[in-house]
Amino acid sequence: MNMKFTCKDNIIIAETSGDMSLRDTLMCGQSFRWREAEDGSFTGTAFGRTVRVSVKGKELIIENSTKEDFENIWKDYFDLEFDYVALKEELGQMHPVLLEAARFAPGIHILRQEPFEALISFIISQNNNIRRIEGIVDRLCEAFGEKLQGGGYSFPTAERLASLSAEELAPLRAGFRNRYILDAARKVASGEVDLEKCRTLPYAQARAMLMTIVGVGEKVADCVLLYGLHRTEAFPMDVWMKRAMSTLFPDVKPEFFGEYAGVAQQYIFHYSRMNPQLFE
DNA sequence: ACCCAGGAAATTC
DNA sequence: GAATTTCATGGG
Repeated sequence: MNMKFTCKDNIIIAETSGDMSLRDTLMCGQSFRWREAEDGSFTGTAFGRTVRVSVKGKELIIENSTKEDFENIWKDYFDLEFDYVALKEELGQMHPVLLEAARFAPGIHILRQEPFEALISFIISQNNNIRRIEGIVDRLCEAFGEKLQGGGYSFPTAERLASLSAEELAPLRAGFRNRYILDAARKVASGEVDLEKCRTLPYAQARAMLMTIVGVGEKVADCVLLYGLHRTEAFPMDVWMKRAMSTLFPDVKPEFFGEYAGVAQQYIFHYSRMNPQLFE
């Protein structure tokens, strides 16, 4: 499949299927690095590039991107080539509540984030709230990432973080997670944990490798697999998902949703979090 | 003061 | 092994 797009003055205009929503995709708890402006555009950083993105009709507009960056980074990052319309049709037929959840935020795409960023971000996410996670990730990038053209900061490398001490992480105010961040950075930097290998390893083995990191349990490992390595069979089970599964999907197991269970998870997670009255 | 937040480790039974 | 407690920090 070949995406149609134009590039002029470092502004990309890409033709989408028309179902994608940046708000659904960027504000549904996958990434902690995007901020919405008054005009509905989003500014954020990934793979060492800061861009502003917006949607107008069927057009996705990316400012501050070259043609090469679009082809090498953003087309994949936003998962623009996957047929979500067909998948929603398929998932919707599996369960009426899943149909409801997918219709609530039909514009969700699963981002293909930097694996190391997903690892550190979701380590930080444990027993934490989204507002504070965003603050900690911001401070992490400002302190240890590189300042980029466009105003943002890159996500720090594993090597950079591996060189730090717990005291040097104190200003992040990540609390007990500091030593988890360091253990993750050191194991990735040394190659003891090979994130790229987790892309192709059997799911159970990839998950087990991630869980050798102190501070990475089943849920965080599944988030890294889904959001960082696009392993769509992963089905992160946080408190919201446990509530949702027991009350909205009694007797349904994640495997029931199949190869794209992770996408179903994202519809259900967002739907649940935006409709807490379902669980009163 | 108390409770909770996209959990996981440490401890206890 | 399964259940409970603890772990920093910030906001309601």
